[in-house]
Amino acid sequence: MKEMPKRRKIARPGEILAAALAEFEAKGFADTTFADIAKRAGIARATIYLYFDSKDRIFDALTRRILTDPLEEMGQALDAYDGTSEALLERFLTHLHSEASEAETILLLRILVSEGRRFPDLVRLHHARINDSGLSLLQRIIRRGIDRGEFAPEIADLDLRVVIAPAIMALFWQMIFASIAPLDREAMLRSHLDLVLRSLRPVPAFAPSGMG
Amino acid sequence: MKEMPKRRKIARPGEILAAALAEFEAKGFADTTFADIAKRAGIARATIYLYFDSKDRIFDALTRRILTDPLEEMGQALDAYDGTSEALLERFLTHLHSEASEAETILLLRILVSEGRRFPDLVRLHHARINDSGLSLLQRIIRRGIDRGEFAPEIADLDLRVVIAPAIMALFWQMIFASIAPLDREAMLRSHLDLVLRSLRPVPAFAPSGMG
DNA sequence: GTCTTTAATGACACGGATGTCAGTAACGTC
DNA sequence: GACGTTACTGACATCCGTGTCATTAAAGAC
Repeated sequence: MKEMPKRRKIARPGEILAAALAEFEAKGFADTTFADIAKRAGIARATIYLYFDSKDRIFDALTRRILTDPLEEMGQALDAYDGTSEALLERFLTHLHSEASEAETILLLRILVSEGRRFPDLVRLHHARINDSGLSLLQRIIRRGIDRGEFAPEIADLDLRVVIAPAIMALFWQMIFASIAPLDREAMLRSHLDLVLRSLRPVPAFAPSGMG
Repeated sequence: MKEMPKRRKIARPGEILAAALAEFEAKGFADTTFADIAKRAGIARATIYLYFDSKDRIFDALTRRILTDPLEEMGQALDAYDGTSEALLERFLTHLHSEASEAETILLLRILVSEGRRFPDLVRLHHARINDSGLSLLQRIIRRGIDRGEFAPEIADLDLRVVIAPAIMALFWQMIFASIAPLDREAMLRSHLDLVLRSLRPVPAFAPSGMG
């Protein structure tokens, strides 16, 4: 009669999801059992079945919580923006890095990698998200820069995934090596901006019209 | 009495590993059982225990087969090389992309992501490999380029991981999205080289020594 | 306060993967 | 071709995670 963890709520599902998230982070998706989640949530294993049929369902519900789209506002602000395109791109990439370093993003991606074939719709969703929210916005920024003469026109047909690649790499680096060699986010962002901006800037032409 | 798959060999371990590799690729590491491997190898499940104590051991043995170091020869050839540093870097990155697109590399990385915490020594090994074979070689190439005036001196303190990032990104892209949106290796490599080489090239100075 | 509803639980049956072991069949040896 | 050795196997015992169900206890209705 020590503890009396019995209560009833509509908040139960949320508690279960929180516990599941913690367990997934601690032991990975595959190795987490209903018993683990129940224990962490302080409830009986059978209780989970009241709310979720399977681990997959739990994961589904979790992703819906994590997946928000913070890039949207940036897309809408873009038209009104009147600073340099470099500054704009810098904001974009900075945002990307900060999103990439969030624990939830990393967890989601980790499960996507290891369990991807079991969640084909989640894969599709992510793909669409990267293309629509991420790359198309970047495309607009690049085009704006070229139009305003701030970026070199030659880079117009670059595959833009290479531009965001360092942020993606940072994400996976953290995912794999965080325990033995965590990376310096700030330094990585600076190197990223350095590399990209140097590359995008137009090459200053020697006297635009001829040398005599 | 249809089939008589009984024979005895020293080649058995190899057959088991091949079957395991195939199964890991087909269903993932966590979802592959000894029964699956045995079935594919055409032997009894118990036979596997003659050679491997656990799935982890199988994976250990597998990684040892996969992990070779093809970059080494390049490192040794570097000193004798007398072409441009751009060409050298191009060779380096091309090699990286081709290695990154090999099925075994992808499989290994996938398991590293999903099961990484259970193979800490493998994580360490990989980290060392990336640093020693990969980044330090790249460092030498970059330094050579700077010394010879082919690369801009400003990029000396760049975190070189951003330089290889597009290849890493391509790897993970394939790992996750291969089924719905496989990427064009050639095009990706070209964009990668474009981005990086544009960035590394020194900005042409207006008349090195004065304009008067 | 009694009754009804429903959240929550412990216990049970089931299935599937693991690891072991005694038995069997192939191979080498003489 | 008989014998010993060794690779191999099917069967057994065990463990663990899953899903269900009857029972219990808390909350709401009146």
